[in-house]
Amino acid sequence: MTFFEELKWRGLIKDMTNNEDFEEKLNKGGMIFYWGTDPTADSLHIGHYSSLLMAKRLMLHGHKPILLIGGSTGMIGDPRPTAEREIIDKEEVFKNAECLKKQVASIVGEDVEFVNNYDWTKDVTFLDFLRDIGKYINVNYMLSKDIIKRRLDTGITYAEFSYTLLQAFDFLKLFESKNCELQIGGSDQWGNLTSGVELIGKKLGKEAYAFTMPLILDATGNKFGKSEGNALWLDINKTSGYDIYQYLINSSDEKVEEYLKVFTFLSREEIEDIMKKHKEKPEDRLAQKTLAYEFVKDLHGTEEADAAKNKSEALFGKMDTDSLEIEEIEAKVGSNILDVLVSAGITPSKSEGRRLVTQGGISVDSEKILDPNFIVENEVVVIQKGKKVFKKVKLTK
RNA sequence: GGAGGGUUAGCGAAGUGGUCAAACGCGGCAGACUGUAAAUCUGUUCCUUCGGGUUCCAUGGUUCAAAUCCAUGACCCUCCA
Repeated sequence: MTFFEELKWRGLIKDMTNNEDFEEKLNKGGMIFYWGTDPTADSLHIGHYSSLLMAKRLMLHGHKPILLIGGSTGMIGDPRPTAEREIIDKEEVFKNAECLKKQVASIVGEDVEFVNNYDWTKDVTFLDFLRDIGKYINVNYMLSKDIIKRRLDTGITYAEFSYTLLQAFDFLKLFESKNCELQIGGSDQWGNLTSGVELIGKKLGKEAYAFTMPLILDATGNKFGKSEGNALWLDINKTSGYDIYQYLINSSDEKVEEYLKVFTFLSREEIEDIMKKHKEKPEDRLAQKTLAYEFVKDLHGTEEADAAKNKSEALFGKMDTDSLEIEEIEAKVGSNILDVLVSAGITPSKSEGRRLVTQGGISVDSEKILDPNFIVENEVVVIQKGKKVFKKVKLTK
């Protein structure tokens, strides 16, 4: 199986430019490629992870990565299908950019070259931009992009409309200055990638390459990686290894094979073997367990993966709560259960706590609590919400 | 520049003076069933000291009573020029 065939098999290529020698060059290695991300938050979330992994895969195959941080594009905002984006502060953009840089380096390795498109766009005048870039791209071409088309009846500002030009400009710059021939991105970026290829073709008469990865969805068709309505972050201080492990171990049978292919470096033989065993005895959840472990291992290291696995097995297997870290909370010994729930961050309000208690969703030290007036007497208690959320808390004396 | 339409809970969307803490769908959470899966069924989904309190773009006003009427402003859409 060639490298290209492997990527296909993993389902990692959605759209690609139609170059004759692309497959060959990809297999050969040695291309300089880039992918970009706009610093709209101070951490990447799990949705970005498949791009990071793709970069890693390409690196392992001998291609050279550049990560572009969208200092300027981040200030404009990539058009979303539904509505205009909020504009972000300049300072915030720069602060986020620094965080992302560190994070990517820690995940993909130190061999990544970082560039910020702010560096080459900040001094370009509007007039120059129109002459040097605007002259090469036809508005009809831009209007035919899916993302723009969809926004035409709900409205799109000139700024967001121009976003794709900025990104095309980036590709052109990197192509010229760093001989970067390939851009990768999520499938929602397809329009922006092709703008760059178009611009390079028209302005320089040269051929550039691009491909996108499919958007990963969960079983219900939503964007992959939202847990309890919150994004799962790649920053361990924002989302623990255990939380990611739990999210993945809950993957549905129909999705788990896809996730193994996309999110792990296990070989085709290994994955096929796991799936075979899994299908024989699905209730063992071998595929989910492997996925969760591999994912956390690649992201945070073996130690963290082991810890997450042990914690998960302890809680769901033997109901052994020793592995839980104790969290000190403000509520005092002798407080009402509702205050403890809010204080421990298990429920956002007492009303919600009351509802949960009355519905039988809360246990304290493995005993179901049904009375919202329940008083917590012990100093250290394990509180369980539903089946999957556990917290061991220490109350104030 | 002219004419018209819109802004309602996380999202979509009803509601056009009191019966509105606001229908319905999605999403979320919990319960049952299970394999920590999916599907299905049930409950729930602003806060609360359970008396009540604070909401329907913003600010004023009319009224015993406003998401609903009026004024001004902000933002958005459609058509015409």
